[in-house]
Amino acid sequence: MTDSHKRRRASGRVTLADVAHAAGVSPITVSRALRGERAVDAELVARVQAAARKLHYVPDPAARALASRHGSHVAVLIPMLSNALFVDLVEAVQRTLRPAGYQTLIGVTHYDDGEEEQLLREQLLHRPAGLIVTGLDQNAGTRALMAQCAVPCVRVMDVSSDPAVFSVGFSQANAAAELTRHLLARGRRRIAFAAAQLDPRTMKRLAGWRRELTAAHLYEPTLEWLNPAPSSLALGGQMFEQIMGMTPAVDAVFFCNDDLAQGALLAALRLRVAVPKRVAIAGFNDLTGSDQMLPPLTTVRTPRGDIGSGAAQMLLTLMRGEAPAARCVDVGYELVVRGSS
Amino acid sequence: MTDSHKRRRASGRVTLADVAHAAGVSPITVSRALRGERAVDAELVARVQAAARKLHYVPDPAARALASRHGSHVAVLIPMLSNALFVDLVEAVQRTLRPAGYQTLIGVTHYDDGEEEQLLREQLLHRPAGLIVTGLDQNAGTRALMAQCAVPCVRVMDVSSDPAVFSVGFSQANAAAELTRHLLARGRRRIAFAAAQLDPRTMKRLAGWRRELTAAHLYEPTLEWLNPAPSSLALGGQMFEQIMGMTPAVDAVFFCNDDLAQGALLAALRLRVAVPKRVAIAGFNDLTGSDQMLPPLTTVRTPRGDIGSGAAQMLLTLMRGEAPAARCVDVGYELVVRGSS
DNA sequence: TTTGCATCGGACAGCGCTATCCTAGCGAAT
DNA sequence: ATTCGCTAGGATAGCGCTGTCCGATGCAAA
Repeated sequence: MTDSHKRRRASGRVTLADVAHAAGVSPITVSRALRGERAVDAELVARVQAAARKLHYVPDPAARALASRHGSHVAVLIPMLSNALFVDLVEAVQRTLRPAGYQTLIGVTHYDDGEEEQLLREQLLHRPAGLIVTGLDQNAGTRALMAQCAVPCVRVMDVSSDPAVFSVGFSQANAAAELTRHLLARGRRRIAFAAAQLDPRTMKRLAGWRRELTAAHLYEPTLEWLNPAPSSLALGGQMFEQIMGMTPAVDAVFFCNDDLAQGALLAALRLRVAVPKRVAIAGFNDLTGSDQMLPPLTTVRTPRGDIGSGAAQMLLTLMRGEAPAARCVDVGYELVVRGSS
Repeated sequence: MTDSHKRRRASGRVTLADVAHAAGVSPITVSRALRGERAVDAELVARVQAAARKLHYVPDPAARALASRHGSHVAVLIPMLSNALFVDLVEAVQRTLRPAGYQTLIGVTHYDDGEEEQLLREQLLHRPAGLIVTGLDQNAGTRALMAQCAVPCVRVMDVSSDPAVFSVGFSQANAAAELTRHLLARGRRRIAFAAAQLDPRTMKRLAGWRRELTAAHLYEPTLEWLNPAPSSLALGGQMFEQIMGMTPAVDAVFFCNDDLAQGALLAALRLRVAVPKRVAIAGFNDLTGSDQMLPPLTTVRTPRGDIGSGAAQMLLTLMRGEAPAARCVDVGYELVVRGSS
């Protein structure tokens, strides 16, 4: 029994050295052949790969991370897992990254700048191979960390014109503006904007709505309903009730997220407010169930699956050390008109 | 400038050796002092900790993993991230594990035995310090992996009497039985059971319902509506419509998950079926929005937050090499009676 | 006093891999 | 023929930490 075989039996793990022994080459050649690093003779590569397959060799991520000074995982920072939006995003990222041999580590910031910074700091200790971060508006500390660490980073859910950042998303403001124009086209004149959470993307939607109403000379500060509490069905119902008590009455409410809008639709049923006759209701994101509401909810479908896989793809390119085709990918959005408007 | 200082500047990282130098002890003593491993003189510990804090020393997870042969992360296997149930679970796990210095790696099995096994195999390569796995019913390969790997493992969402497994959860069958008894107590006699996905926990709920109906001599195979498709609001609506077409008519439907039940309530509104007058509707899990429905949904509140933190706590104990207070923690459940029944 | 034994710090040798430098071999340019 | 450059494999030296053995010390038991 050879030395390498003894080692293998002892540790219960097939190492590079075992494969090297089997293929009759040096360990470093195995490493290079398996990673496709540098030029290795095609015949040798084949021999090494055959040996690796036969021995069921799998590289040890920890050793690799220690030697190469970066791990084989990607850290994804999202605000909240309880928002279905981000679940879809993460799922798509994972589906793209896993076949490429990368683990996905999810960090939840709870919409908190400070927690985001802390989380990023912790993640960077683990030397991730790449980073996917939600949004463009991080605090100074977070931005500094991202700049220093030299880890490829893709921002998602928004598009940036900054040539220094990679982004995959769509224009939150334009999407909100398009929905607002739809409501205007339906003859609505007093269109309220109701938002919760008030994260940067919500504020951009607010800006889009404001832009259109101002252009139509219909803007009025009292039409803005901003609530910093977390978004939920129950809150949507409450806000709807408040808004309907307003004089003069609004004839449409644009909720910044579908869960609020769904809550509003349920509240409208409870309060016997006719939708869309008396008031139109619109949401944002086209979450699960919006098409099942009574009436079905008009909303903007945001392609977070495409965003997730697009960002992962771009990150894979960056992690290979190549330049992506574009620094900023706009995946667009789709106005979905249903019964509620 | 000392050698260690030069090293520090060069690598951009504070190492154990730097701290050892600063504290005037050997690296191994620093390692032991910081981990609380073996006995180290209290005065030395204090000196080491002070030095570590001053230099902002943070251990390198990769090096630690390589040397100790297990990582500082815990793998969590769940069936689906788009089910809010598991999001709550994962959040709670993360909240407990992060302060203890453990990363949480989420693996999504998509309710697929084979994918679960594959995922576990991949995760074990990364030598996790612990494992949290959903459910008790894994395939043979998965069970073999868990047995071989010698990594502490806690099962969640169900309780096991097997002395060889650690579990935190509640009795799915008993919970379903209690809800069924509630419907019986309300005078319902033809209580249908409607389920999707048909995962093991759903089948246990089915068993609980069946037990109660059989005991009341009201069981009938035609009352079972089992659909292997993924659970969703839309599917709940469809199933409700089908069930209502049945003769003789049912007077209650117990949906195995709240999303189905919510879809059914919306369908009932559409179809103008009076709930609970004509038919009672009940769900399971008390998901977001169930209290907002029209009428609000009767359901069983399942304490997945407690399950997550309980499992994480138990796992922390196991990872310390200690024995937990109990091998099986039953966190119970709570019948929530609302307007729909 | 001697022996035994527990306590606590340190030296040493890796964990499994990769970055870096080195060398042999070859063809092309001088 | 000599020099240069280029290719492709290997030797070497760690990456930063911890398991394992060893030895020094102190205190109780013989």
